[in-house]
Amino acid sequence: MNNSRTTISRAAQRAGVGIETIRYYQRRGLIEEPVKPVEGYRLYPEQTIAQVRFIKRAQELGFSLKEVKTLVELGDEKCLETRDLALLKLELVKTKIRDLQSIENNLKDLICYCDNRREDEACPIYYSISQQ
Amino acid sequence: MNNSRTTISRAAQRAGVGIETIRYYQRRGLIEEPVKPVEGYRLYPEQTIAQVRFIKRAQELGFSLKEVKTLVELGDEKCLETRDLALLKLELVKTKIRDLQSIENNLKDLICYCDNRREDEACPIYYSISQQ
DNA sequence: ATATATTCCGTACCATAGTACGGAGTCAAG
DNA sequence: CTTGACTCCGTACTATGGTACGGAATATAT
Repeated sequence: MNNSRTTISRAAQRAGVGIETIRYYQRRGLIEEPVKPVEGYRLYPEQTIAQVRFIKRAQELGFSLKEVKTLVELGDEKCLETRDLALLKLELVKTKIRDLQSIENNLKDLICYCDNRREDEACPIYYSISQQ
Repeated sequence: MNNSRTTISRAAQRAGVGIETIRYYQRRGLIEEPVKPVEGYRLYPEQTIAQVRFIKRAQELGFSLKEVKTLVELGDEKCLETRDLALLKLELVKTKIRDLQSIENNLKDLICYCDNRREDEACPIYYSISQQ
């Protein structure tokens, strides 16, 4: 197959995702599906690759695909709304960090109890989770 | 209905979950389903309520239901294995915290760019996600 | 005895982010 | 002109942790 024609597999490859992921993004309305020639395969423009990469980077910032869609729709001109979305996400991320830190401390304590347990004692972790 | 007989709705209520959750845990093999009398409803022992609470507390520590099942199976005697599981979870939690902290910093930066943008500029967040 | 409430049970559905499958069409190379 | 690779398309399935539905069998209240 000709390397110059960007069919779905080449687009996926260049964007660093699977073919099915591209099709999935199309179904979710995140990227547009190129028109299918009456005979032949769909050809993907450079833009599609950029769009998929946009989605992946937004995901890395913690945005869900639904949120990414909003981000895409807001574009580069609705800056205040975009900022609001980022701020909301930041607050959620902060909350999640605090929750995880609390979990971290609890786990550390439990492990510590295990390390200090006497040979004949029952498991302090199991015991702790059982209580209250 | 008699308050002394612990049918599923009372068990759920006392454990602080929905009826369907109890049934779901039974299906997943996390708790046992009491025998059904030929005529009448199943009655739940005190143990069931304790077991459901155990599950909920383990979930709060970040364990999935699958892991909770292992935890239950290990019981209070396989302390080393239980400790290993907690340690593994601790490491995952730590990693997740670091990932989220990185996301937090990125979001903070992006929001900051927005705050310093000139009226006529395009949205720095959109721009940043588009790049690279 | 009848009306209302619960239970039982299997199955379907929710969100999330994909992944897999199978048959038909199409393309490129030998 | 056939073979193998790729695309197209709808649908089904994965994991996670539940939630909802509907009809039949009970139980309780009046």
